[in-house]
Amino acid sequence: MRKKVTLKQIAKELDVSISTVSKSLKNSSEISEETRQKVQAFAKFYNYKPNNIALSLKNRKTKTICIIIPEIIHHFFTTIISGVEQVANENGYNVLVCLSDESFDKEVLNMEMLANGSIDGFIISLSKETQQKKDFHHITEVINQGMPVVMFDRITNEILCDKVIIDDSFAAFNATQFLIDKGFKNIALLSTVDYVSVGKLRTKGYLKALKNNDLELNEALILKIEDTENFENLVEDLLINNPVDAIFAVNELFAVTAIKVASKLGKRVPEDLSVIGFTDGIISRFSSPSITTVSQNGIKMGAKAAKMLIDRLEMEEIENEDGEIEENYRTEVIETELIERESTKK
Amino acid sequence: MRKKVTLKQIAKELDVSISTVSKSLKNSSEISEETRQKVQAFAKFYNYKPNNIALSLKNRKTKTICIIIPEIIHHFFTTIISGVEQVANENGYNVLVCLSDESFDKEVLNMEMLANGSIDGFIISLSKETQQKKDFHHITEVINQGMPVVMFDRITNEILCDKVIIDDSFAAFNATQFLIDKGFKNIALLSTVDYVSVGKLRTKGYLKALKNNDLELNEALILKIEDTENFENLVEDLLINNPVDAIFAVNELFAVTAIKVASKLGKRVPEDLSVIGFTDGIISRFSSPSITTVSQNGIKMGAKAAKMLIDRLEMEEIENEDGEIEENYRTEVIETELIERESTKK
DNA sequence: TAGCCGTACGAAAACGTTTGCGTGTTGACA
DNA sequence: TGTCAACACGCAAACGTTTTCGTACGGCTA
Repeated sequence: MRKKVTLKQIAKELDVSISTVSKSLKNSSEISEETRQKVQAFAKFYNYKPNNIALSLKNRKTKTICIIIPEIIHHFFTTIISGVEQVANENGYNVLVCLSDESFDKEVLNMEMLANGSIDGFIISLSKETQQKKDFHHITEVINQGMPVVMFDRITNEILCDKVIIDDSFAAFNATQFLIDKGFKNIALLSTVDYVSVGKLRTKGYLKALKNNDLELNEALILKIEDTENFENLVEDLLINNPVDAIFAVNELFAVTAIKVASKLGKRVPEDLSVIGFTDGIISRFSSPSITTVSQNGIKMGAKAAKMLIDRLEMEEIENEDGEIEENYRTEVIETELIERESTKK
Repeated sequence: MRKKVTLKQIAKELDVSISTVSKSLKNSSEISEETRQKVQAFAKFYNYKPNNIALSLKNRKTKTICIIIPEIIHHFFTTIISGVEQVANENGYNVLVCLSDESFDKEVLNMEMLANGSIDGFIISLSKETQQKKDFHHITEVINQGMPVVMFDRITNEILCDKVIIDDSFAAFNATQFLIDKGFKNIALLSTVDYVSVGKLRTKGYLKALKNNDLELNEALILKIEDTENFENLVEDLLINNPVDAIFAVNELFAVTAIKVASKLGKRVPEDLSVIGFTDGIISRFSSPSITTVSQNGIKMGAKAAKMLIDRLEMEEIENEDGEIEENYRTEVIETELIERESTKK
């Protein structure tokens, strides 16, 4: 087992100074051709690689960014990670993935742990609990320390920073309009509780579409699901007690569950009931019938978020030189797309 | 924007030495009660947090482990991450997630980037390309440098290190036996090409079950799928040209595709065809019919891998003291479970 | 008053780099 | 032979900690 070799060891071995070794490896013209050759050969032989931690300490940047997501089991978030990873790697950054498990405390803990120099910046989608509490002090604190933060998907307007979102409301509007155009009148909505920002926005889009088309709003057709454990019964009641002919669900799980419940009740999809979901994930693609859905393009979203963060990181270096720090935060909107599949009638 | 405060700044501000500040914050009895109070109050006010990078450099450990997986979109791998994260966090470690994208080069790159002090250890599942090439020099190199590595799922026996696997062969044997017990005679196998270790092992289990039951091996019923893009046609041909009454697929995707193809051909599952998959993921749970499958329990697997890695990391500290390094590598086998759902006849 | 001890603190090294600047040697030139 | 530039290299500081080893000072005793 040969341990990592350091500049100091090389210097000692070759009987030169540490700086000579360092400069040689950087091909500095300060060092004679001969010495350079010697040092480089030696370094190569012992497979010298500069210690990243030491570099991080010296440069006061780690070339690592952290993404905090509420859950990793959600397909949408894995595509986000995928996008982030790609852009990060292209730019020489590593990605630290943290899970908040939808818990406020864990989110805070994660940020506090890492804000001490371990990473250069954050990409974050808020946990449910954080959105509910509306307590964002951990984020403002990090931002105040000068560490850039990019929020995506589940964001809050109470914080000034770069953001990447989709136009949830508009996408929901389109999906609902799509159903209305097919001639459906009794369109149910399966949404989340309102404190989840995206749920609220999608609900808004749904309502707007109804209004725009002079359809009467029937509160009985709207389900705001809090607990994802046992909501099948709620859906079942909804379908039994109302003449629902179409459903707009704000996520995949709700959509596939609706289909399951419908089939249990003897309703066929799409013949008796059309269903549109949200997020183009595994479930939508592989359930049968496959599910018509609003595609969010998580990869693009993740890539954009990473790009914004890295841009800001590299910009800072320049800005710091003339001391002029201008905070022109941007909010990027990723376009969505309705993917038509089997769960909606032609 | 107030930047992070350091010991030095506190020291200067309070007109004491850096060491006094450090000791005060650690409640050292060397320092007078009065000074301690003063320093601690000041530190608290300015929200002092020790710089992790500096600590990492000093302690020569980063409290960060890296997990390298071939793909993150696979549900199985996300459950692995989930398990790793949990155990890591409990023990005060961060998790760096790297994706190899099934590419040998990217796997090597990732390891080389991080083996320079950035992390304390690796958890890795080999990329397809690596398994095909049988080139493991990057891993042995890291191990030789004294950095612990734990391999899981897609492993190789050519490397000595801790490993976490399931008994793929045995699980496949059981699944096949399950089908045989139901009375099926023409059981097709949808597997991967042989260089993917788990595919090979699962094939082995399938073959053994046939043999054990004196069933004739029909090569035409075995499909070894290389390219996951367009294999539907292959499956279709298989089902058309052979009197298949059951299918054992080595992953979810193959299983759900088989069901899709069957339904396209007018065969009903499970009435006309029973299907067993591998991995209890989203697809198996939400496809209709839901899929009988071999559950791997990725969470447990990830947790185990993390535990083994961290154990070794903390053990090293003790061992290094008496200089006695004993390499008692273990291979843990996580038990699997057959989850019976709708895709197999009762 | 010399010697000693305990208290309370500071100096400095170490982790592994990078880099600005200082310096010794050499050769050329006047 | 004296001066100076160019070359090749080393010193030391800096990044932010922790920790070991001094040491100044005051008070006590003999």
